[in-house]
Amino acid sequence: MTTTPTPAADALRGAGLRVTAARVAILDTVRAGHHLDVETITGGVRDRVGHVSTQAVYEALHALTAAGLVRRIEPAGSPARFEGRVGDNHHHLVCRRCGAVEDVDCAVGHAPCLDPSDAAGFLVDEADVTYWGLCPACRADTAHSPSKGAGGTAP
Amino acid sequence: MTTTPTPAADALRGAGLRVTAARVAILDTVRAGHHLDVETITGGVRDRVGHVSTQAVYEALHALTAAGLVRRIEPAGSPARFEGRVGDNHHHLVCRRCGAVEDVDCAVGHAPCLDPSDAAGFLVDEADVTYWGLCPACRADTAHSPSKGAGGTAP
DNA sequence: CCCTAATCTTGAATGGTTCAACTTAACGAT
DNA sequence: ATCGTTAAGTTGAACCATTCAAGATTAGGG
Repeated sequence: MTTTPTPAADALRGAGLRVTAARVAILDTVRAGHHLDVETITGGVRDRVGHVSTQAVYEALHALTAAGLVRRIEPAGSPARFEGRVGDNHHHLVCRRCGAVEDVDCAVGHAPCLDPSDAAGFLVDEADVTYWGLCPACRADTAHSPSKGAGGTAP
Repeated sequence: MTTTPTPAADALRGAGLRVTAARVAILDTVRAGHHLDVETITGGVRDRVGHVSTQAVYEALHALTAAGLVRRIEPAGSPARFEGRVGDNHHHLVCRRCGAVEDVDCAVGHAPCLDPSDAAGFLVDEADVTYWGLCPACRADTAHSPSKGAGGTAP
């Protein structure tokens, strides 16, 4: 066996990265999951191959992100999360209560996302849109026990 | 003197918060600056009144944010920043190199910002848009010494 | 088969933010 | 004007995600 033929392996090789068991497992884990954080990814990786150090996971995720094989998102107040869907410029819905993340396609038809009315001289290359709200489960949950409403001015 | 009449003091009182020298200074500092981080705010506060603990600043910023008197933004990979412009839903331009932040008004005319094509059942209450790119200064800088371009595949 | 650079490992350090327990002072009521 | 309640502030330590450092391995082109 010269090299294992796998979608993930091919992707790594194509990006000029070395094909190691750890990195294949990392890419597979990220692609199989949805917006996983580093801890969860590390767990998934260890389920596939044996032990892999946390630092190796961090470093590999950096490399994969730089190579454009995975995308890193970081909703305010959360640890970084990674997803395998790259290339298309999609955005995210984040639940304020449970932190759940879902994908959303570009807001309006084309990419108005990339046209701030006044760029103040900035050379913009990406628009990062995060929609904050409550996921279906938390909506139902909050309806019963409104722990801390965001709209009430009256006592 | 029963209480000091100041825009900041009035705002605090109006929000049901106590008017203390520290909080007035914090609000004044945030309002006078542009997207300051906690460390900078703490410095500004200490220039106005004497010593104020870092924790007091954190707690006050939480309270002010909850009261809607300041807004907290947290571009991926940066510490939190605070701004005094609240109420209008504006967005931000962030420089990838130096971290500079500038305000931008809502992308397209009205608020399409708040209409993900498919909300996946989420109850969305806010759209957070961050435009990433290079500020004017860093654009000029990078043109001369391209430390690490983001677009070059050729060596 | 060999060599070099990329990758992985262990172990420690960093930095922003938060938690805990106690003291101080703002301000509505007396 | 004084008192009591409780928000606000203080000090000091703890947390957690992420990064840094230095040495051991190994993928893969030559």
